[in-house]
Amino acid sequence: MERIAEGELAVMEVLWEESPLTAAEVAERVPAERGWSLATVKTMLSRLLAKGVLDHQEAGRRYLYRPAIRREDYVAEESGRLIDRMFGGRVTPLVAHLAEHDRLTPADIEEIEKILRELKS
Amino acid sequence: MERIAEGELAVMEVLWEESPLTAAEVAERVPAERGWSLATVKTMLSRLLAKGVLDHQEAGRRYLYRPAIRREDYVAEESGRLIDRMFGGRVTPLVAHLAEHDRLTPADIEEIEKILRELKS
DNA sequence: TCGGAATGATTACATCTGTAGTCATAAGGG
DNA sequence: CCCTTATGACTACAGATGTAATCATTCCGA
Repeated sequence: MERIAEGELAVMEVLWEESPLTAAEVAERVPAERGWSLATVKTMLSRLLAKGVLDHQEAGRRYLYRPAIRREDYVAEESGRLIDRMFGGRVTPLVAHLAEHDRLTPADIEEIEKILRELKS
Repeated sequence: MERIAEGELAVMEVLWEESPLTAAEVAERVPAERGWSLATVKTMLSRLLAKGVLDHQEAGRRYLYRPAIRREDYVAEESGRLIDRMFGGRVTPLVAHLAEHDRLTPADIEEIEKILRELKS
C-alpha cells in the first residue's frame, strides 16, 4: 500500500467517515483549519486515486469517491511502522514508554487491563 | 522540534548510540543496507544541524557531531503524533487495536500487566 | 437555446527529501 | 615545503508534497 501523506490523510478521513462523496462534498467536510481551496482538495483526490487508495465511480459528469482501503488496515500499517522504527518492532517497549511518560490515566490502566484479561480468555 | 525525515533518522540513531563522532565515523556506522556515500551522510548531518537536532563542536578542521535532543523525547513526540492522528489522542484505542491485530504475545501481555501493576503502586 | 457555473485534467511552483558531485582549503606525510 | 587527501560548504537534481490556477468541456437554469 502506497504511503498516504499527512495532508492526503485529511481527505481519507472524510471519506472513511462518509462515502461515496463528490469532490465538492469532500471539500465541504475537510476541517476548516486546513483552509483548503476546492482546487487543493481535487489535487488530493487525484493523487489518492493514483495511489490506489481511493476508488471512483462516475455519476453523470462527476465522480463519486470512496475509500479503496480500510482505515483499520491503514492504522495497522502506520502503527506497525512506528513500533518497528522506534521500539525495535516490539509492543511492550511502546507501552512502557507511554507509562513512563504519564500518558496513562488510571481509567486507561483499568481499561487496558480489561482488554488484556479478555484477550487471555 | 523540527521533523526528522526517515533517512535522517538513520543518522540520529547512530549518534544516539555513540557520540560525539566525525562525519566519517558516522558514515561507517550507518547500516550498510542504506548504501550511502560519505557525501550523503554529510548532507544529512548539515540538514540535521540546520534543524537544530544536532550540535557540533570543532576539533581541528573537522566537526564532532552529537545529538541535541534525546531519543526519548523524539520517541515521545512521534508516538504522541501517531496517537493523536490515528486514535484521537487516546492511548487505550491504540492498545485495543494492537490486541485485535494479534500484535500481543502472551509474554507481552504478562509484561504489560506487570508494568501497569507497578504504575498503580 | 445559450451562457454561466461546475467538474476533472493538466500545469505550476516552492519546499522537503534522497542521493550525490564539486570546490576551496587546510592539514599532515614525505 | 609541497602535494595528496580529507573536510565542510555549496550546488545539483529528481520525486513527493502542499497549495493552488487554468483550461476544456458539459450540464443546468433562465
